[in-house]
Amino acid sequence: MHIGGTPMSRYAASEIEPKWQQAWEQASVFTATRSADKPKYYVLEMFPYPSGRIHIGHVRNYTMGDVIARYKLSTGHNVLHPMGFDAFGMPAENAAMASGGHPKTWTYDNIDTMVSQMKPLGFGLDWSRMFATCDPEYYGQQQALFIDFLEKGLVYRKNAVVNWDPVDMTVLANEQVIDGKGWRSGADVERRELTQWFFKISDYSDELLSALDGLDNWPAKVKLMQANWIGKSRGLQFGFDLVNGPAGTPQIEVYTTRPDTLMGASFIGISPDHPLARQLEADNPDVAAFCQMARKGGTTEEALEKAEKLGFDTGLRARHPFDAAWELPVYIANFILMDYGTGAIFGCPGHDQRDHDFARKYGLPIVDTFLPLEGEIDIQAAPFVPLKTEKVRYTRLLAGPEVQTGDQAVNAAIDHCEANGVGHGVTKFRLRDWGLSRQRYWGCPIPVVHCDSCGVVPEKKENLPVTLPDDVTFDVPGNPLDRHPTWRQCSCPSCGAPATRETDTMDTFVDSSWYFARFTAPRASTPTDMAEAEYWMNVDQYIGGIEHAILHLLYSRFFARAMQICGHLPAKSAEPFDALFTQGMVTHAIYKTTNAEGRPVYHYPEEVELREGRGFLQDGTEVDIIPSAKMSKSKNNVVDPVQIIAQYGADTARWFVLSDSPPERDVEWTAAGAEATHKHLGRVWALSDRIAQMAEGGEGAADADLLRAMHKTIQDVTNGIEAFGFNAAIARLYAFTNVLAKSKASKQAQRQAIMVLAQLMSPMTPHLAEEIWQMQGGDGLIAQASWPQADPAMLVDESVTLPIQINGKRRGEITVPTDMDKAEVEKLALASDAVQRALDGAQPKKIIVVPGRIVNVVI
RNA sequence: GCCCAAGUGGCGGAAUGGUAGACGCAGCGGAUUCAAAAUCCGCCGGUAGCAAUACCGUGCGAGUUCGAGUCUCGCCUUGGGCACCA
Repeated sequence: MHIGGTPMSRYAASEIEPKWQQAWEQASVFTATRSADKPKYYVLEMFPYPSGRIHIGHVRNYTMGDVIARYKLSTGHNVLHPMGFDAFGMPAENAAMASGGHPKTWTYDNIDTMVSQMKPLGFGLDWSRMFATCDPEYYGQQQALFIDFLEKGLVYRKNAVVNWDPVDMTVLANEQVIDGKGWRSGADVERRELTQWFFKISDYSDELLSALDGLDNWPAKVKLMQANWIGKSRGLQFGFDLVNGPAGTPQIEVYTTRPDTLMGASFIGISPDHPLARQLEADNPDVAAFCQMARKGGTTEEALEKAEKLGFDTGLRARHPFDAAWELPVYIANFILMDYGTGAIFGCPGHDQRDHDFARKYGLPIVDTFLPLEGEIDIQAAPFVPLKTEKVRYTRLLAGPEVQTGDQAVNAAIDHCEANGVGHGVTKFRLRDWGLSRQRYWGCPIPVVHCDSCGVVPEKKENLPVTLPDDVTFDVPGNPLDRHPTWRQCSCPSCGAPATRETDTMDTFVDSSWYFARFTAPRASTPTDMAEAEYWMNVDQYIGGIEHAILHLLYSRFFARAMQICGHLPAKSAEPFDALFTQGMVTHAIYKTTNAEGRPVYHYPEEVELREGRGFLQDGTEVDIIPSAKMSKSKNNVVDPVQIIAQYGADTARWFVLSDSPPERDVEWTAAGAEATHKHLGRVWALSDRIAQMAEGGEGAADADLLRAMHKTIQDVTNGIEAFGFNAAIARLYAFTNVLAKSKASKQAQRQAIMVLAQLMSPMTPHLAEEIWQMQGGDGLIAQASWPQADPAMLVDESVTLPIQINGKRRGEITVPTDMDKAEVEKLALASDAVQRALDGAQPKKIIVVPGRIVNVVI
């Protein structure tokens, strides 16, 4: 092999890698083609946000997908493995605010950079299908989808709360609210209502829940998280009559999942946004003051749950439905959200921690409705909250037997209440409709027009895309679309009169809820092309972070259903992802010192010298090492793959990110690990070089051993890849490399072994694999060669070594023929030294023989 | 606060309920070398012991089992998510 006239005598990744990348491109190896002669396989990694530089976590994510893509290609599939960018979102606007650029320029520059960083990694991607969600060609089709959804009744408007910064006069994202204050202004954030657009995902609550059962190749934890998120519950909805309610409000409607605790009720709580609270607020300044205070803080469930529980006694009293003489106080409480249930609850302090805290704070009675079957408890000190499946003894029984489980009691209570005309049993879901309105510039414009005479009218499809104006500035807070001099002005699509455009843009989750479908026909003039979608859908293997377990995946499942109803996806794609794999993060130690003011200072890995587990700066200062932290720009612990590739090559980076940790777990990037990987790849190269120069020789006795090891390796590595056990597969490749390096087999056998090794390595280290293939005179490209098959006959061992346990502890071993029957094994085991010594003449109580695994003698 | 995970040598980790620590890193010893780098060979959980071996050991505490890293229950710690970060 000669490159540039210099004979190559060592592993030179920088020379090998561009060469093979070019060869793959020339042969269009990874261009996805539709054809009837082969089965298709669609592998997709969650597309990246164009933050500016790729990150070692991206390398890991895309390498996993690439392993699958290359493996499936070699097993005879038409593979679709596309890449794109999730390109709308806040960071682009933040960058524009910080440095005065334009979100569009920033985003497209970042995309260019990231593509140029990804290409040298040699991913088998079909780059011809690339798009960014901020391309008007993409978001225009998204607008068409929105209009279709609107026609099908899947989109509507209603009021919803947002984080409002009263100083900057702008809506804040949850991450822009820090400890209840605006991130820039520092002002106390308020919850304020705005009219916003919603997708009716709640129409699909039951279906999105029940269809989880069919997702056999999804992680159980993801399905469980989604099921809990959807949160189907059965409960009782009923009204408390108000004793002294204001005009027009005779009742408060509440929803409870624990109607069996109704006899332990001690107060009624309503949300500060409840119509009754609003009514009282209008003419009582004290109520108004409380409500205003209660609306402070962010909108997240976490903020609400962690906030101090506060209540305001309205002075209103409600009558208990089963005891006309029993009156309960009505409180406005800051922890009750208008979005959940009816925005009103009854509190039962005996059996709920939050209600207990509230009752103690406001001196409300705490009574039990049930007690444990055994033991004493002090209900005043702590609430009694057993699992609903546990049997308890009811002390204030509403319905059913005295001793029953919570679940039984709830059902009995619902039946009893219905029979007595107190409300009715209802099934509710925790899942709320998906608010998609964002009061921001860098997103997909919502394609509707507000007309004085026609109301809210969808834009005509022939006028799509409704594009974002380029002439905007970010020097003042708020939505630039709102203050743009002309952009809003348009004519009504219905009557032609002057009208104004909607200035809300879409949540970026909308962009990522259908990109997988768009990849099947990225240039189509409709959202999808049904022939292409029919062929390529569904995604056979989807790979991404566990952080997307709920929102992105749930929204995509909803979108697939909605698109199907509108004729943009085939019926089989209601569940678009056949298999899901959630990978872990790449972490890296943080090196920290403290400056004179006591502030932490973070140091880049290249500034730190490691000696015996301690780290030092060049001037000798010791640094604190915080191990395994999520990579974060602000902590200076981000490892740049570009540097790694420059130093060691793409194959080293690819192999290392897969080898060191199970894919679902976080991996710690270490410089030493990368160095070791590079050495190993060099050894494999040298091994191939040595074999190529070996003299031809006759078949030796060592050939059979080598080939037996080879077939076992084929089996283990194939299984490893199929099961996402990349680290275990790589461990087998290390082991086989060691066997081959020490083998005394003939050249013929060694050549066969190194070529199979190259094939097995090719999904992980495709460039090195091609190089070895070529050195050994393989036909064509290894990327297009068929995956090796393990010969079952070569996988069977003649004998097996069984450990012998005595009372569960290993005390010896015997080697027996693999097919020896249980009785024989038992006899041999009993005769063994270890057992004889332990028995000392006595009889064993029991002998367990697990064929091929173990013998346990119980004495 | 609620939901979901994870925790195994100095480090990353392996292990269909069946020999805990495969494989790799670091370390130690040796070969090679004038020397080093590179490479190769060997050792490598803890305690005791010359050794054979024994005891202990998979975050903590219980339990199920002939047998538990693996299953059950209760904790602790760390991570992910909590609907406007993506």
